[in-house]
Amino acid sequence: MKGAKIIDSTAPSKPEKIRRKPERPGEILAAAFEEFVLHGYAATRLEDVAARAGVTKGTIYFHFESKENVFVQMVRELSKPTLLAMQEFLSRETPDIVAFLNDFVDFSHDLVLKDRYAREILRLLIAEASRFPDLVDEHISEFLDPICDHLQARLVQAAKEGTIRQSPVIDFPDLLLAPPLVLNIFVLLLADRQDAEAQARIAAAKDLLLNGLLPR
Amino acid sequence: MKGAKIIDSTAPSKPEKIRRKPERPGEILAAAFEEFVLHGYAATRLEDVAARAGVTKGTIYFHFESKENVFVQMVRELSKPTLLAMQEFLSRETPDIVAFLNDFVDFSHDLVLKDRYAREILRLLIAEASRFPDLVDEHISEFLDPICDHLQARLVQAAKEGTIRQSPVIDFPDLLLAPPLVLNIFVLLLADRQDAEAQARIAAAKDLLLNGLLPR
Amino acid sequence: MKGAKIIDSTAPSKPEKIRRKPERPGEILAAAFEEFVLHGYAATRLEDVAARAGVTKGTIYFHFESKENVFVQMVRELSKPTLLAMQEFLSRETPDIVAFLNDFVDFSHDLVLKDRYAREILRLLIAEASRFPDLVDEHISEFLDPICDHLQARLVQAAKEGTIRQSPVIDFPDLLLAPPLVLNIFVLLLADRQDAEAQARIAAAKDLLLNGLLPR
Amino acid sequence: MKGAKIIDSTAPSKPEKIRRKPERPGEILAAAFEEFVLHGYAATRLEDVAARAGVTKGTIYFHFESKENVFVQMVRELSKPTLLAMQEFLSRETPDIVAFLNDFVDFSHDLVLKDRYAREILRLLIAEASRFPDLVDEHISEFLDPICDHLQARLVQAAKEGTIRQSPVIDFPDLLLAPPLVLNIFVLLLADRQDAEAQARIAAAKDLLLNGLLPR
DNA sequence: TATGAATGAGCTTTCATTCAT
DNA sequence: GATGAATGAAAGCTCATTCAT
Repeated sequence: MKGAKIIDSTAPSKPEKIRRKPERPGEILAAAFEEFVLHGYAATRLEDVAARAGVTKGTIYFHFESKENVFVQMVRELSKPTLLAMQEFLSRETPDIVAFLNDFVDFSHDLVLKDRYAREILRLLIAEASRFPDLVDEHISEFLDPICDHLQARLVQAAKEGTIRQSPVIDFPDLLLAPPLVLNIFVLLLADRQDAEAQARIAAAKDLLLNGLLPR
Repeated sequence: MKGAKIIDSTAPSKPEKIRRKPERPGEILAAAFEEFVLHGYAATRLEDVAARAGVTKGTIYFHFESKENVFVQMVRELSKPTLLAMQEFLSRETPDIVAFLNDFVDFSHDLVLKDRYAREILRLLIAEASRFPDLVDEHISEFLDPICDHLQARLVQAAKEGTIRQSPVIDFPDLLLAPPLVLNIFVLLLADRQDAEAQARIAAAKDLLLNGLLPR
Repeated sequence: MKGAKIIDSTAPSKPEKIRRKPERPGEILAAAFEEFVLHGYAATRLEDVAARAGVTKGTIYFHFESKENVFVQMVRELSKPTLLAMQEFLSRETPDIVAFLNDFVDFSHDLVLKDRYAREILRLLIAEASRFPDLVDEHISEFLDPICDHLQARLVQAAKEGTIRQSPVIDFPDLLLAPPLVLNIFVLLLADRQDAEAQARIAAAKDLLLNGLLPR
Repeated sequence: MKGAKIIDSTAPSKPEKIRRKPERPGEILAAAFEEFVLHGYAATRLEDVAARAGVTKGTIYFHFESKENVFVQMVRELSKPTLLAMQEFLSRETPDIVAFLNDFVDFSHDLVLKDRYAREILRLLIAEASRFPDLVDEHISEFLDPICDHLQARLVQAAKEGTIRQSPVIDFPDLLLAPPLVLNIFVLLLADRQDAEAQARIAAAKDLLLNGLLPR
């Protein structure tokens, strides 16, 4: 019901408490993201992070215990919105498998194109995998595994219903991630020179996924 | 006259004076690769590279002008074998498009699985794209573009012959690189914990590519 | 009102909390002077400067941006007292030209004999002129030019009054600097083995300046 | 007797041996002079000296035992022509004291203006006095002392004859070196921006020396 | 004679980290 | 909470010197 909006309009009543700066840690993490993306973990100077956040180095050490900790918390914090968006997508009810797959291709490409955080955090994880192996594992089990599990469940169900072929792809649902991943890597390598033909690309990915190359 | 060979055969009397160590630069680059892969560009110490190569820091600076130069030359040098292998693959004559596509899926996955250099250089390029943008561009035009051009030419030709569908994928041949790229990223993120089911994955990729998910 | 002093006398009640070490930069510059004098710019190690100042290398870089900057600021800072002394001398009113010239010879020789800073900074400027050309120019316009201008004005005036000859020296007032400069160079070359006959030398310089060698 | 020249004409018989490059050491010293003048002792790289001389670093070590040795021999070698010129000047017979003094002022200023070696070696000695104290002493006893001794002898003699005053300057003959020294220092500090009014300056120096400032 | 390769000590500079205020 | 000052352990790079050829 659209009446809910009325309730939302009352929301501002609560935040009235003039909390001045309890967002400090958040601002630091946002600044850290920019610097880490720009220079990588090792070449990023906490002093630059501090300057960007409008504080001094000492302040960072008041909120975080070390540079590594800043990195880890930054990745965790800035991944949350993406994680929530993905969970929201997966929780949608889309009974028709073809519609679902089309939506999935749209959603995953959209994520790559519009969510700079998601895009760049992939770069950071690839780059720093050997320094932060646990962080990588954490991300795989939080992001990748749920998606693959969900995809696989849908594919198994659809195959049982006969709405898709009994394809070996069912055992490797991550192959459905391949097209958006290619796009992600391209954008990372090309320094954000965005693909102008994004929509055509997405359509091509959908077509390939559903129909393959061979004549029917 | 072949009699000259007799004289030549006495040549070995001049002992081992045949160049002592003109392989130094190569050994340094090989050592540099290992260290850069292990720690990334910024966190790699040239002293460690030197130690691994069995020389001292000064020697590196005798052969290379800076750390950046070591990195760039390392990437160029260690990419050569992969480039040659790829060129050799593309020059093979495989008239049948289905056979060609199957071969391509095999070849590209094989590259990822067996060529550690190729795999890790992708990591380094993703990680250091903003520090070495020209190197990235160089790689794209040397590796990616020729492959895509070749793939596109084959797809166009096959579509004309009717051996494949008139698919929109023809405009985005890089989508054929998606499966091996996913594999590459996985291997990078999982710290070389190899996929035990590689062959099944390759088969799945082939099936998806040719047939898509929908029932025929 | 002089009563204010009574109030000031109560000031010490605010204990020692008045700045702990805001003299750090000054101490570093003093230490730098000693080391630069001892070894020259290039051969001076910032580590030695730090040790002499009782701090660590890092502290120097907290206060100064580079070794060159330390040198430049050191020269500027340690020249100030000499500059002030010179300005004070030039501002004295000594109407009689002979008395003035005698005072000038005394003053300039005294500077060389007693002001080690002035003496050694000349060495540093001569030695590093090609590395710090701007610093040299700065010194010439701050030290040399004002003196020469002042001397010339006095000589012109005295010649007009007939108290000195209409000498061509009036066009080259820097010639009056020659005797103390010779002394300065000697002291620099002889490693501070001071001239025991300094007073006789000064008298000789005065006599030569006023009377020349020819019989009257 | 000019007949001696006949004997000299036979001299060429000996140098016929095709000594190709026994000037190597000399070329190295000439190159070293330029580099030392440009950067000072410590900041001069033997590699640059070698490059300028058209040889490699190793060659320098074949002819000289160390960098310090190159410096010392360079100073000695490039001082020789100046020393000879000075000795030649002092050996001239100029009975008239006024003519002699005029000649001396001319000669000494000429040296400074025309002999870049002499000019710059003074800079090097001032700059490196504490690293090469013996070299400085050597120069003082070879250059300065003979000049001063000669000047003093002439002044004593002239005073005895009454051709000059019984001036206290007789005890400090080095004061006669003051004017050319000022010029030398100026040229060193001003990076060879030569004094356009050199002749007027020299005339002024002569006038001051002979007549002083006071009216006669 | 001359050189190119190699060395290694040492230098300037950087920066994560600490801590008194 | 926040800061400025200080630290000290590197790290990149340099260069006098050596030496086999």
